[in-house]
Amino acid sequence: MDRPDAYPITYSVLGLLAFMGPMSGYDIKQLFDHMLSPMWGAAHSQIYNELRRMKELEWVEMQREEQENRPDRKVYSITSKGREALTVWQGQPPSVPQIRDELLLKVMFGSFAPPNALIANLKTSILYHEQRLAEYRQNLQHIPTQGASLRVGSRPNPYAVTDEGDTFLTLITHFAIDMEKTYLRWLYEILDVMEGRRTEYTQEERTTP
Amino acid sequence: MDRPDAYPITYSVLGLLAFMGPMSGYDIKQLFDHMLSPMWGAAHSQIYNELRRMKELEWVEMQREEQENRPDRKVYSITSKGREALTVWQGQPPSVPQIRDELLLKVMFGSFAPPNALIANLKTSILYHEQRLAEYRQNLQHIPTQGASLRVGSRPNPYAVTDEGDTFLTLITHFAIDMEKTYLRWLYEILDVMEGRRTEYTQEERTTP
DNA sequence: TATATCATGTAATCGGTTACATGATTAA
DNA sequence: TTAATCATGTAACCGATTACATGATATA
Repeated sequence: MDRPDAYPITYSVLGLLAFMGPMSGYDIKQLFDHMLSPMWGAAHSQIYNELRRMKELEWVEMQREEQENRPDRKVYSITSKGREALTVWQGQPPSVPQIRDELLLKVMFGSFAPPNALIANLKTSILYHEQRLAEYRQNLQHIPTQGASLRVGSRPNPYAVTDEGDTFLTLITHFAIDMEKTYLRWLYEILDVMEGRRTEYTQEERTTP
Repeated sequence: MDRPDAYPITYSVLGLLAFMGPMSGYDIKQLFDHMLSPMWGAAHSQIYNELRRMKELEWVEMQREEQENRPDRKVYSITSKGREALTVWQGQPPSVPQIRDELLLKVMFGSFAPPNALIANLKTSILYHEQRLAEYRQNLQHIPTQGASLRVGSRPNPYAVTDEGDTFLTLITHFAIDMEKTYLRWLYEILDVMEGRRTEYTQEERTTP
């Protein structure tokens, strides 16, 4: 079997170029950290790799912007070939989602932890997820409100319509917020249990989901 | 900076050996797929790698069980050095959790999808997560009910106590169930939106989390 | 008859992370 | 004065996936 020449990370970068317009690798990295963090992560080195890969595939083209006192900006934009590739990708079934969460492993094997280690790790994790939640809530405020209505379904052409894109961004942000809330609720409950205050999560599934 | 000689995947395998007792690589793979799937995934080839790595570190030892007509079982068990490593690991802060979910990317860039592609992908995803949810609910039934009480906090020794381990397993399983429920609720809502029935997720955050 | 289970491993490849490298500007 | 921001890239390494390899037994 031949290996594909593009992967989810490739389409992430391509999608951002289609969604937000021409950008430099540096700009893409910023967007990754702020917009795509609930979906996919990437180091800047990998983003530059994907840009090179896609340039060879002619999915993107590059314009050099000269600057003084710092490296030239290389501004990438999506080509028609690139848009085609995005559409083809959308027609393929999604791969199985990956979870790699070390905190969960540490809870799972919590019976091998020194007395206060687990509590400390839970607190670290709570801080992290509270920050995430706050960021996502802030992001919600910064999404343009183009009428705020949902007009999907009868679409004249398959390419980006601005307010439609914003709808999807809003949906994703709500997803991220919902997941962080659920995660945090669970973290606080364990912390309570570990600190010996309450007894929650008995054998039956709880009634309040 | 020196690289560590163990990673979360290493401790996953080590933790399973501590938690469940001596096992073969094959057994470990089964447990990975059924117990650890909400936390970390691994191919069987990687598990065999980690076992070799840990044998060199003397964190595990191996007993060969001869069999007829099929390869010998190699049964691994954790050593005291291994238990020490587990405890040290528990004292270190957890790494940042990774999310790699292609479905979310496809929703994010949904404005570049052919008319029915996104709906098809949402349905695929719903099937997948419904299966997961069903499995996790079944898992809950199979966790022993050693008194079903939570006795954490005043622990006489830092090593595994059976019913305590079961408590952590129950906690993790509840986590997985809660997350799948939240995920599914969101998937069904988007599907509704995409099929043009309802209008949900407006600019304000919903009151029902 | 064909697939699934049991049982182990190697080889190849690539995705992804970390570290190295440079250097000016601006804000705390 | 220290750190952050802007801006790009390379090098090394390893975690993780996929494919290759073998072969008996039991079940649909």
